[in-house]
This record gives sequence, C-alpha cells and structure tokens, in this order.
Amino acid sequence: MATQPIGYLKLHLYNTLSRKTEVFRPFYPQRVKVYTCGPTVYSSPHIGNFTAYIYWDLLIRTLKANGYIPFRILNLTDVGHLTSDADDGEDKMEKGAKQAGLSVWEVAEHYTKEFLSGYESLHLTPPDRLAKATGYIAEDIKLINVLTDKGYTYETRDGIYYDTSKFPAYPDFARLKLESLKAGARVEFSTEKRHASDFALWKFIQPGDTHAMRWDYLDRPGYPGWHIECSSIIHAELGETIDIHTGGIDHIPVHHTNEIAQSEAAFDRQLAKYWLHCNHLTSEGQKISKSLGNGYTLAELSQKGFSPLDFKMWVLQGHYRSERDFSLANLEAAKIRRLKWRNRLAACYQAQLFSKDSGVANSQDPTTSLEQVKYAVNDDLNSAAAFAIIDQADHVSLDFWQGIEDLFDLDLFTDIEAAQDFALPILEERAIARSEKDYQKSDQLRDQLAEHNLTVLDSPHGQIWQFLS
RNA sequence: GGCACUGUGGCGGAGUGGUUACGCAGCGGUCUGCAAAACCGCCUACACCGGUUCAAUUCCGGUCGGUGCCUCCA
Repeated sequence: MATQPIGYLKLHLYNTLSRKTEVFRPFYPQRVKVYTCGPTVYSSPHIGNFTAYIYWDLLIRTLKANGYIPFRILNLTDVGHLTSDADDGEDKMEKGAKQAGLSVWEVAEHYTKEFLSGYESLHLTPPDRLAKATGYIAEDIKLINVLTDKGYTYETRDGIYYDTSKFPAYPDFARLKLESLKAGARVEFSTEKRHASDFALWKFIQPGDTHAMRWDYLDRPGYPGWHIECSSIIHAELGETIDIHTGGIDHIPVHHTNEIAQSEAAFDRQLAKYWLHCNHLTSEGQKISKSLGNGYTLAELSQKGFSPLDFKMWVLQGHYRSERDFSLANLEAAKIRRLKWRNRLAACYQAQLFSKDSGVANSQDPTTSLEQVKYAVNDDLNSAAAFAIIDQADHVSLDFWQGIEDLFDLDLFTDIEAAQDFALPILEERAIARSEKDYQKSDQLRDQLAEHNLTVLDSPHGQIWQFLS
C-alpha cells in the first residue's frame, strides 16, 4: 500500500450516515458546501476543542487538493442554552458572565476573540463565513413557524417543543433505541414533554427570570433552543441541502439527530450527504470537557515551550476517528519531528540556492512523493500515513515542501530566509577559519549561531545551518 | 442499564489474510579538528481463548480490559 503506484485515488470519506467509507461525490461537480459545528463561546477553548478544527481544516485542504472549491460555514454559538433540560438548569453563557463579572454579550465577544486567535495561530483556513447564532434569530423563528405549520411542534409553559414522534426517521441517524434511551435517562424531564427525546425549539423566559439574551416571539420574551441555530444557519447560508456536515462524535445522538429532524421535516430534503465526526481527545488519560475545566489551552502549551504548530503536528500524527490521548511527552515527540522537517526543508533550501544540481542524492521524483502523500490523505484523511511517506521521501524539492504546506500548513517555512541571511556570513567566515585550522574561532562562530537558535553541520557537500529548536 | 467504539513493540501511531509502516526514545557504528538534533544499522509488536483458512495481528465467535455517548461539550 505504501509503495502503491500513483494512480489517482478518489477521495474517500467515512460517512456516519452509512457507517461506511464511501467515494466522495458532491452534488455539483466542483463546488462543495460544508458546514462545521463550531464552539460555544463561553470559556477559553482548550486543545480538545481545537483538535476538531485541525481535522476539518485538513478536510478543506484535501478537497482543494482534489480540485474542489469548498464553501464552508463555521458557526459560533454565542447564545446561551440551559445546561440541562430541567427547569432549574443554569444557562452556561449567563454562568460564564456571572463568574467573569461581565455581560453575556461581553463574554461571547471575549471568547470569540480568543477562539479566533487560537484558530489563526494554528494556521487553519478561515471559513468562508463565520456565522454567529445571535445573527440568525429571525431565521430561527421562521423555521420554527414552518415546523409548527407542518404540525411538528407543540407548546408547553416553558417553550415550543419538537415532537420527535412525528418524525419517524428520528432514531435512524444515531441508531437510537428510544425505549432504552428513556429507561436510562438520568435527567428530570420537563413534565409537559410528550416524549423523552422531544427537544426545545424555543424557550420562554418566565417572569422574574433575569436571562439577559432575549428576543420576542409569540408576544413573549424568549430565546432559541439548543439545536435550531445550525438548521437555520445552514438553510440561510447554504440552502436546503449540503454536501458535508462535520462535528464532534458527541454530536451524533442529540445535536445532529435533532438537526436532521428539524431541517428534513421542514424542507423535505436530505440535510447533508456526508456526515463526518471526529473522535474526542483525552488528556493524560482523562476526559477533557469544558465542564470539568481540565484541558490545556494553547497559551498554556506555549508557556511550556510548544508552538501551536507543534500541537497541530501532534494532532495530525493520528487519525481523526481514533481516540487520542494527549500528553506532554507525546507533544515533545511531535515537536521534535516537526523540527526535523523544518531542518530538512532548511537543508533543501540551501541546496537549491547553492548547488548547480539542486537534486543532491535525489533518487525519487518529488512530484511522486507528493502524489503519494495526497493518495494517503484521500484515504479518509489519513494524515498519519501521509506523514510516514513524508518521513521517507527522498528528495530536495522546495516544491514538495510547498505542497506539504498546502495540505497541512505546519508553518515549516517560517524564519528560513532570516536564518539564511544571518547564517550566511558566519558560515563563510567559519569556512575560512577552518581552512586555516583556526578551530577556536570556528567554535566561537558556532556559538554565535547558537545564540540565534542555529547550529551548523559539516556535510560532504559543505556547511549546512540547522535550527536548534 | 442501553448504544457505539476500541485493545499494535519503551512511548506514540498507521496498516494488512502471507512479504511486519512511520515518529519519538534507546543501542551500535560512520563521518568530523571537535561536534552535531547529520548519515548507516539494530531493537520487530499486534490482549487472551477458540474457530475458519494452505496461511490470521488482519476474518468469525467468546473472554477479559479500556474509552465515549445516553446531560452542555469538538
């Protein structure tokens, strides 16, 4: 498999809908509509949250590598939802605000910025549109009205609910067994709910409730339910049906199941053709969750000397559907691997600049290596297999590395030119010192490089500078 | 309790019915004025018990273990 002849392998993706790996065939030949379920912006995003966006970025880049033109929406949940179905559940946005002494709007603003800055530091392709839930309240209401007109809803004292029994396909997506779901449920359900799986489309704010985010609907103040925003954003921005819908594995039984129920009941069209779900991370053997507050942030990793790109390297070393356990020791290994790639690239850069025959020991066509990498990624985004090919690739082409950057963007080219400019005169001086056997000076010059995070290797082809970290 | 996933060498981590990726660490060596995170080589695993098969880590069944979801989360 690894040395497979480079035929064109069509993009294959594992589709949760069928629980099978399928050849990807979008609705239209080129344009691919993608929707990614984004974060709830009420606390600092941790590494587990970002893992998902790293994988979905790989999806977007892989689509592009296959000649597709993806159009992607990423939503931000900036409206509070109750923490539980119970009437006394605390709204997590409101809770976050209370803890920080800010308004809910300020909380959303603050953590949105934090999320986006982390997103950027990971070199993730920006979505074509960032959709904030609070920007689509009118669409939410429109959609609820459609569902009401079609007889899918009922009203209780605390809100408008979706009657899941009216949508027979409800359990299909997650392969739910509704009876056992009911039996195992640990939550106190709203007593007015008709079925355990029914969910709120809209919540009414009760007199005396201080809920800050509120909109008028049915002549009363209220706010949208947990799942409606994704359905209405998709409808507003992408239409009734899309090619790919992505999210975390946790979304399958509730959020995506409900999304399908809402959208497909309203529009009588399949919501998405392909559903991709990434697995969750554990951190040092423990589940990471916002509620437990036990995940590292990118800033914390940075304090420990790891770039966000080192973390990205670690993430892409594994497969998006695998359970991964994060540890600093493993992050260290990924950091070193990335450093080695940067140094290979640096050596390649120097060879191309100074060697007439830029193909030093070049026994393999770099284009072939790159095709092999794409081949691996086309197999359900197998970045781990792709990385093995990169490690083995025998080449010195900058084009190859550019191709790798297009696919993964690990910021491998960073500082190359500056390092070159700094190292060049020192290396020249050192060459002279060495030819005069002035080793003391030669070592001094090496120390000088070290102060700028560089070192030098004496190869048969001459001196090569390398990054130290 | 229900559902799903999963068990690969010191640590990670792909993959495959037969030739046993890859990374990190370790070990040995080479090159070098000394070095080197440079080069070469080594360490060769698939939880356990059955079954199918000419052949299973790979398929099937069972056992034991791990994880996730069923409650907001990527």
